[in-house]
Amino acid sequence: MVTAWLDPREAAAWRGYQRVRQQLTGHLGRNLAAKCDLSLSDYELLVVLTEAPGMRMRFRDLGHLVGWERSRLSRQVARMDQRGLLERQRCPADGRGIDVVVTARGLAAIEAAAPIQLEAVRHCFIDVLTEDQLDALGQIMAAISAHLSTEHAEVG
Amino acid sequence: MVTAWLDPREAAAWRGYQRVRQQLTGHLGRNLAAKCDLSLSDYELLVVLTEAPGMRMRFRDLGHLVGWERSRLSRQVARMDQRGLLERQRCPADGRGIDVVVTARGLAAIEAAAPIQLEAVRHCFIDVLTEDQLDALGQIMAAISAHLSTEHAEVG
DNA sequence: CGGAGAATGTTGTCATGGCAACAACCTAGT
DNA sequence: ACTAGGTTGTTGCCATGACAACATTCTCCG
Repeated sequence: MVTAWLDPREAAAWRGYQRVRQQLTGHLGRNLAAKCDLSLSDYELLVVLTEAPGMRMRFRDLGHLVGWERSRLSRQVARMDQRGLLERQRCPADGRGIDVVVTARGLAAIEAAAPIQLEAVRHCFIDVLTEDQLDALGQIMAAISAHLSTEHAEVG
Repeated sequence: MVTAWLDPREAAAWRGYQRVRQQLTGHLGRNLAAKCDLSLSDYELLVVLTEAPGMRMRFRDLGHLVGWERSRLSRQVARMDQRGLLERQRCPADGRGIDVVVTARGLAAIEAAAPIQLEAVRHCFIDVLTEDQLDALGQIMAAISAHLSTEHAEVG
């Protein structure tokens, strides 16, 4: 039999996680696209960049921070550049480098989107859980993430 | 300020969830692709189908079960058909319908992949958590999922 | 200085996924 | 039987994402 590989406790956690991942990504993505004309990727980049000093960051550092493939980031940045949400500037200190900078339009977009996304995250994630559950979830996610990072470091 | 919208407890849970989602999907997908030449989508469809009576299911029901867009499922099934992992047969009872059936090759693929995927899921998810954490996670995911389903039902 | 090798960002190519339009088919009400 | 409307699966079109090859630039060691 292919199926009976996890006991009920384990299956509830794993299949539950998978279901939530799918539903939540879809819901948040559709919501943000409809109300703000931003994808979740657009949003993530804008959040990270607006948190950076000067709302600017080197392409490479941005990539490390969000953990994406270089090509993915390159194309995402190119699209957002074309849409006027951010700009690419040659890095003075390194001829290979690119500085990615949030534009006024990008700032306006994230300022409009943030409360909407926040509301959605609260509504369908945070507010559904008790404080104890939030604590537990934080610890659980930290444990898994730490393990995965170790994993990756071993391979690299 | 765009950032300070979640208190530390909430931020730990939410950002932790996002980080895990990204790392885990990447890790499991790469692992399965490298060792079994299957994508996570391939795997999911094969699991669901091999669990069905006769290892066959109507396209529509399969879609409802996995919760994908029709077009996504259509293309996924077409690709897997071309690779010989499953077959599409006209549905006798309904001229519009398509029965999706696992082939011998598909069965072999899932039987080879299941222990590998199981090992990976255990290694980087299940085994990192205590029994209490597994219980808590199951309840947390059930709560979120239930809420999202209600959400969706209201809209539809 | 000079060249080997690493780092950085882009691009070609292909797989994947969402949305809407479509064609074929079924179901109901008449 | 007949037609209006719903269902079902496919496809066109575009956005997104992975992997590898590439051009440019830097770093380091002689």
